[in-house]
Amino acid sequence: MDQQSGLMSLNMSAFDLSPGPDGSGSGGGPSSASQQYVPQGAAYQCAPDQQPFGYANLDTSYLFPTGTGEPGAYLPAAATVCDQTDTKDVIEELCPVCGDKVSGYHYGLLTCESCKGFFKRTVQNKKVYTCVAERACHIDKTQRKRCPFCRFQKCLDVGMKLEGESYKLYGIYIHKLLCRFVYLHRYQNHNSFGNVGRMQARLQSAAEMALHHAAAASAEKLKVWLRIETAVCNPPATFQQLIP
DNA sequence: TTAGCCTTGATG
DNA sequence: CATCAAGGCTAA
Ligand SMILES: [Zn+2]
Ligand SMILES: [Zn+2]
Repeated sequence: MDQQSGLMSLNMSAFDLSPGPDGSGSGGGPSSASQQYVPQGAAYQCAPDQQPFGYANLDTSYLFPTGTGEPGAYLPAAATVCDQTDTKDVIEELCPVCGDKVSGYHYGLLTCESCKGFFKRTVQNKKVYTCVAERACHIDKTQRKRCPFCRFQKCLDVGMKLEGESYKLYGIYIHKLLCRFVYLHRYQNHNSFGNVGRMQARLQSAAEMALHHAAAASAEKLKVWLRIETAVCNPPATFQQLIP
C-alpha cells in the first residue's frame, strides 16, 4: 500500500516543483541536484579502452533491451538554444542527433528524415563504420556526413532503436517519458527555465499516461517507476540512469 | 552514400 | 476515412 501510494504521490507532488515561470526555488533544493550528473560526453565513455580506434559500434545489443538496456541520452548540438529569445523551446522539434528539423517519430524518438534513413541503412545493411578521430566527432546538420561512426553512435546514445523489441519491455509510454526526462535535464543544463516549466508540463502529461498504463502492467514496469520516482527530483541525463 | 519522397501496412 | 511510422526508391 505504501509503495503504491508512494508512486502516486510522487507523481503529482514531485512535479509540483514547477509552480511559476521561475521554476527555480519551487519545490526545494533537489531541483539543482541534477548538476551532479555529468551528461557531457558520458555516453561516449562506453568504450574507454576498447580498441584504440575504429572499433565497430554496430553491435545489435545496442538495438535491443538486452542487459544494459537503454542507451544514454546525448546533449545535442541543437542545444544552441542558448539564445534566450528562442522561447520556441522545442528542443523536441530538433533532431537530437544532428539538429535538423524533425519529420516525426523514427525508431523511438523524434528525428529528422536523414538520420532516420541513416539509421535504417546502417541497421539493415549491417554497416560497420570506423572513426579516424577520437570517436567524439561533433555531429550537426552540416557535418553529419563526415563521420558515420560517430553519427551512428550518437543515434544509439539518444535512444534510437528498432521497433518492437524496444518497447515491449517497458512500453511506449515509459519510453517517451524517459525521453522527456532527458529533455528536461537538457533544459536545466542550459538554464532555460521557461522551457523547463514547459517540459515539466509535457512530462507530467506523459507521466500520467505512462502511469495509467503501468498501473496494470507487469512488475517490470513498476520497477522502472521506482527509478522514475527518483528521477523526478533528479532528472537524468541518460536512460541508463533510469533503467540500469 | 545521402536524403528527400513515396508506398506500404498498421491503427483508430 | 485519416494518421503515423517503417521501409523502399532513386536522383544527386
Ligand atoms: Zn538528424
Ligand atoms: Zn568520429
